[in-house]
Amino acid sequence: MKQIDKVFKALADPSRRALLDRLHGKNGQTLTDLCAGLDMTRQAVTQHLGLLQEANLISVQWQGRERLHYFNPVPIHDIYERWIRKFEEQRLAALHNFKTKLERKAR
Amino acid sequence: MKQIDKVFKALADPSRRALLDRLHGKNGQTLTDLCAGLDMTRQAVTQHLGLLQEANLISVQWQGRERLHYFNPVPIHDIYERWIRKFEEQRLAALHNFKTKLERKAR
DNA sequence: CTAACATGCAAGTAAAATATTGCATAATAA
DNA sequence: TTATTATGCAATATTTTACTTGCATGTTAG
Repeated sequence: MKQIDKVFKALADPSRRALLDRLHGKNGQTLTDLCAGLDMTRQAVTQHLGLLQEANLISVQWQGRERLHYFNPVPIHDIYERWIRKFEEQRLAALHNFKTKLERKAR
Repeated sequence: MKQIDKVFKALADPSRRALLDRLHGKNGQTLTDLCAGLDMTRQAVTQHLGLLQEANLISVQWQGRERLHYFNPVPIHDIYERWIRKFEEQRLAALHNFKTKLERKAR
């Protein structure tokens, strides 16, 4: 699977986005930390984290018996640059057009 | 399902992103237009378009027996504003930090 | 040393997403 | 008017995703 596809797939699930949000709030959390408060088993969380890692959205580091998770913003930047941005530009162009028309009418 | 979830889900599939790309290239295409060249049945495409419409990423207008499809950039802008942007900001901050360190070293 | 803790691995199940098949209907071109 | 075209609807098959259960292993605290 293409890298960009992995990222979009990884972001498709609300639980996974929530995990990224949590890491964004506090980086370097353990698996147990990340499980806290979530309504699913540790194994389910592990699998979500596995997908995030596959998509390179997080990286992992062992410390004794604990596994620390770190957020990586690069893939999100990539999908923005390579896919989202062009649509934003169209949108901004449309908005600009709209404003220009309003201004013309105002005269 | 929350609107933002629908958008992320809709974007998760490469075929659907391809459909959006095609509409971005040329707006107002019919179902038959959009099917051309894709390796799936018309009905599969219809279902993809249905999901895109659910997510408000496209709107549809009938003209005689043809159904015309129009791209709507707003939901993409929304997920950017409401979810992606904060990660971009972190990334930019990190980049800025890195540059500052480099500059200090250079002295 | 031993108990509690943090985690892994693998098989199985449930649910959702994706795609197909078959038939129906309305619009248009000939 | 009739054939062709553009589409819809619904049931079903297929594939993928999400989650669970059960057991195993290495680490650390007491």
